Amino acid sequence: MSITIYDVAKKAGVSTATVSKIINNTGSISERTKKKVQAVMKELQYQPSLIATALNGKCTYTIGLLIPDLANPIFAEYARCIEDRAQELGFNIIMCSTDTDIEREAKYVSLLKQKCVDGFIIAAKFENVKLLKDLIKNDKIPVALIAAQDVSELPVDSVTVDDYLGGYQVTEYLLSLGHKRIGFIAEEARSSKERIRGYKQAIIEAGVEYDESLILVCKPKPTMGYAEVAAKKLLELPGRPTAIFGANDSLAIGAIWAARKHGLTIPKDLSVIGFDNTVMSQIMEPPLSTVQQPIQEIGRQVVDLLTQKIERKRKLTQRVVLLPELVIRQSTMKISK
Amino acid sequence: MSITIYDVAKKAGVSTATVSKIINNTGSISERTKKKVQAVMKELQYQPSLIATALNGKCTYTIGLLIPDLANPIFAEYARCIEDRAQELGFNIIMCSTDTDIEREAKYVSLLKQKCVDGFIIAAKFENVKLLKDLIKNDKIPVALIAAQDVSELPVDSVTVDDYLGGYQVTEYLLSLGHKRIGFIAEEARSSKERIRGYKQAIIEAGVEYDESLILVCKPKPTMGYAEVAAKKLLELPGRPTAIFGANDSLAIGAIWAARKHGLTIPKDLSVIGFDNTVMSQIMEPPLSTVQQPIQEIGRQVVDLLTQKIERKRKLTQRVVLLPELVIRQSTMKISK
DNA sequence: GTGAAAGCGCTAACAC
DNA sequence: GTGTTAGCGCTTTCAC
Repeated sequence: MSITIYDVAKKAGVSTATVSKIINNTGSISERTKKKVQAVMKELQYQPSLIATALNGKCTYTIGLLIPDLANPIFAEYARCIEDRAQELGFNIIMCSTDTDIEREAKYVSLLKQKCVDGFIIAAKFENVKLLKDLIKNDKIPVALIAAQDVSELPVDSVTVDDYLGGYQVTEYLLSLGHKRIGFIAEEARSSKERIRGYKQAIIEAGVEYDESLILVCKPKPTMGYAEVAAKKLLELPGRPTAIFGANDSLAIGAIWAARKHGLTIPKDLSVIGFDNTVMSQIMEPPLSTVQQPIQEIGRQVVDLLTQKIERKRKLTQRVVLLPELVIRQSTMKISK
Repeated sequence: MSITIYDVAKKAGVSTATVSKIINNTGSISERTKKKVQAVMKELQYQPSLIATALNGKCTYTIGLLIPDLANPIFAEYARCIEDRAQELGFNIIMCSTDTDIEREAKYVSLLKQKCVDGFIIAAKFENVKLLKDLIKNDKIPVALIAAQDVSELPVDSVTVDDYLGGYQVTEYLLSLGHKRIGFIAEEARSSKERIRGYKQAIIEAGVEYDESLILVCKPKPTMGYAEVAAKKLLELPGRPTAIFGANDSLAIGAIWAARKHGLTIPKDLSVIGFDNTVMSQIMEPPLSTVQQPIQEIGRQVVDLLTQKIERKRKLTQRVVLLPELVIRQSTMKISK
């Protein structure tokens, strides 16, 4: 990368200004010199330094992607879809797994600001709300959120799935199978809260008794482990649930483990349904009913929102809400009694 | 990010050179001015622009990570471990999923070179061998490989797992369970070839007949699908195998599907073992025996190798080989006949 | 239509 | 110990 605009200019017998104009297609240049310079660029295999360009106040064509944990397959999928769209538009993604740790978040944000990334995409939970608000309100750098926590008071672009609807659909479906006592295993997240809202609404609409003791919230760390414990509790309840709704696939899988240890057969003795439609749900035995999020569409839209802001093609802030879709497999069935 | 070294210099009543020296801890500066300038930096919340620094020929503290597909959980895990170590050392990772597509590879490499990344980490398969060789030999930019295809003729740092040993261990284990006809479902990759070598060696050492028709190689795309087809073929063989070794977990899962459709129970009628110890292997029913790679250690070492080259702390090229470890679960058992 | 020159924010000789 | 100055590779007025 040692050949510069000067080399091109010299070899072509023009000034660097001319070369620059040709590269950026600005100003007016005669066809003749244009052709000549382009030939030289080709010959020298000249590639402009984006560092130097950036120093002139241009875009760096780099986006920071902050997610809780890249090793979590669902986030990896998000990241992949985001990367794809970014690549199409000529942007690169710097990956940042925050572990929802305040310090890691702060370090990453600070470093990426120093590197002058053009914008941030923040997925799911961002622990340091103050930092997030600062980023959105004070720093002038564009931000877009996906599957985000509640920042309804902030003017920020976002793409989310309608979790309320997802929760509603699942519950409605389970009710239609005849289940009346439906356990809910949640995690501490906005999405879970919304799904619970949907669950509750469906229950009430159906005229079924709404019992709060059927809703358990898990700690994040060993997801399946916590879910297993929670499910055990549910299964030991006096009127044990005939169905369990896991706020994500891992939680549902934990529930299945607990059920097995309890001597229950899925779905005969207990219906279980998850959320996210991860690979895991497909390879489970029996295959797990779940809810599919339009991940590809989410990735695409969030990148589009962000890059539009970066390139000043849009002033207004936008919130996009996409709809989830029920995926029925073999872990759920009509209540048998 | 609009406050510059000039602002600091002015406010502190010194020259930018002095500020620069303080930032980089070079030259000699009196304690007094040092303190004063640092106070000003703090007050102004000054963060040096890494773009400007980079333009002076410094590191960009950015590494390009090229992997086939981030959405594949095993690569996502790699990426996460690499990201972690990089972050510890102050480097960021630009994620590039190549889909082992020549054009995508070329685009990414070209763009990252323009951005002056300090080095590349390339995982698994890189389709465009010419480009790879060029990168290593002609461009002066450091490269390190993990789980890579064979480039034994090139002087490049690499970290790999001893796939030969992995294949050997698995086969030895299956043989110890009394299996004599062991099917092998592979993919088109160096790692698979090595694992097959280990498999063959163990078979021969044990004095068991080596039958090439038991080895099938799958196309990559719908991994499990192909594996299922391959396994079906194996199970329809005259002397059908009593065990199947999948070169990765997905292939093993495909084999299990085929076995089920064939009316076989795992592991009673057929032992199945995978490779990689992905999440999937843990949630399968029955839990899948497999081979664990020391992913974290691989990530750590490859980043260390690369950054040492970047910071010129090491001249010599190094190849690190780590050892895999057998993980025995419930998908394998003593042959029952 | 083209080029001279200043400047983006920082570093590194080299003076003083 | 500290400051002056000339770049790093590119863009962008503003003359010509």
